Amino acid sequence: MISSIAELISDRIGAMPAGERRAAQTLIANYPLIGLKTVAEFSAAAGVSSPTILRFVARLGFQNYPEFQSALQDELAAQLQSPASRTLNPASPGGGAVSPMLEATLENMRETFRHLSDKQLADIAAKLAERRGKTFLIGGRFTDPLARYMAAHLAIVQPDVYHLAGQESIWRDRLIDMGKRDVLVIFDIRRYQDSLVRFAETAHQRGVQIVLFTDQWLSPIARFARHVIAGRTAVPSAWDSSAALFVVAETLIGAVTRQLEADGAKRIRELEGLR
Amino acid sequence: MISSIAELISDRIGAMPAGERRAAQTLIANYPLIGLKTVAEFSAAAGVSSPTILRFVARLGFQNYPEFQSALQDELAAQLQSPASRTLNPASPGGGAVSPMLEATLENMRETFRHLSDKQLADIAAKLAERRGKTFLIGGRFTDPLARYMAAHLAIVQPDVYHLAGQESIWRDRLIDMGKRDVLVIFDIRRYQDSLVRFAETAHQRGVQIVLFTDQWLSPIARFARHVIAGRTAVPSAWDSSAALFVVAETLIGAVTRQLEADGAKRIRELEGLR
DNA sequence: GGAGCGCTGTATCGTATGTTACGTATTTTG
DNA sequence: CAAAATACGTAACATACGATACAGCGCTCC
Repeated sequence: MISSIAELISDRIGAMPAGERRAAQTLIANYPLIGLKTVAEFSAAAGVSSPTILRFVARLGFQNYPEFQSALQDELAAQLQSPASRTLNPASPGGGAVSPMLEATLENMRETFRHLSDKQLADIAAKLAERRGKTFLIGGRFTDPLARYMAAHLAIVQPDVYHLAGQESIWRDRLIDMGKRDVLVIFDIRRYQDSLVRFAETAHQRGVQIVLFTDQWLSPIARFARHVIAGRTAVPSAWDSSAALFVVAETLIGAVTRQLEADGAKRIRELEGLR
Repeated sequence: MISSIAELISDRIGAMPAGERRAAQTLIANYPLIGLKTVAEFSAAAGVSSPTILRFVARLGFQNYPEFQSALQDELAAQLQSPASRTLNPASPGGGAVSPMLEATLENMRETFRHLSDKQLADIAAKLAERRGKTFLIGGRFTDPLARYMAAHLAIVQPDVYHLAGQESIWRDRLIDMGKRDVLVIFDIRRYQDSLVRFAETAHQRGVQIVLFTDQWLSPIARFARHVIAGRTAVPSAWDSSAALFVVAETLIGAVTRQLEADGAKRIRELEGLR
């Protein structure tokens, strides 16, 4: 049973030629408002010509464009009258594994932040924003991309940010550059990697301040860490989810950027100039 | 301060003549949809003539009817995109910047998945699980870590998964390995990178199927993409958020893994043995 | 009760919008 | 590799929509 136009589209999008598919995609991306505008505006937004839009609505089974718009309006009217039904997904019947996955992820995030006080985050942000020393980031097998993501942003708002990549021997050699004033951000979730634990221990002995992103069971690195962020990772999937940690990382990136705004703005302008 | 048109109306309805007041009342009663229809329909619903409707919108301060409709649409767009912000009280007062950030991120995810049908995800997962060709992944300046993250997982459950890294010239050379049966997963959000667009175009010409992760404004690559995932990226921060795309990526990873479970399980055991 | 003013609807006009026909480019098929 | 079929855009077309001029009606205030 197809109840909404959005469903209708995703049902038939596979059988559409390229141009009409672009129309479909832009409509889904800005659903449903772009469809209430004129054909010209719709076509411009999709980057195709007007006739393509008309062929697109014709393929959906509408006689003409106004009829298509009326259908969208009716749908909108139904939504607006029962706002509650809108937040929920129209119930995947055959048990698509999407909703449970999303729900679990959202719950993980709420739970993660519930155990994370504003003050903790502010402290960590302040530490990362400190310009006295260098910042190193490193991650495990699956979490290294998170370290990269954070490094890519932090490196823009402040100098001396380094992501440690490649073989273990390479980053172990970088230990020589690390000292008391430096910060090491480590991502490590199950199954915890011995190499990272050893690395953290040595860094700790050199007086490096460690910020650890881990799961709720805490990597052994927590033992050496100055700050520990414990994110929920359990989802109905074969894999653990790093999404909660990702959001914490983004939150910290935002907080650090705000703190460095004065200096950072100048720096960002300089970088823009360099491109 | 008057923010919505509904407020504007109730503010001035007292100073209106009878006919226009009827127009105002029917608009409020069927807000805002009747205002998106034609003047003729609006006038019929209100039981007045067309010019009365036009005088009504003129009195509200609009130059013409289309301008009035655009205002209604903008208002609707704002509502649809942040249903939470309207129902929730505007701000937690003592407000560390944490909770707005989290709220926005959660909302982004709900919104992203609302525009993403189970079928679409299933289609993409099926495509990624196909073993006929190779899978390549690449990302932009800030999104490349997402490509890495996805690649790290996919590479475990199936062979021939390659993350394209390093300099442009390097991955451009890899184009020679790509053909019709292959899939290219691209992450590209604002500001869209020319190098990626060029790369996508060439790959597309070679018949490679492109799966695009982008933001709601759609990277120009959408033009060449077989599948487009449009994630919401706006958060109260200096940076855009890739969290919603990250969650979609995790969902897909889970779905692909499930599909390959039979083969995949064996493969994973083999890999475990190799460590 | 009459004159003036304001509100409203009818009828007409210009235009922006949706529609269609046709030629070209691209893809698919034998 | 050729030929057919499909898809896409340009440009001309027709319609329906919003805008406007004008006349009729009711109301208010002298």
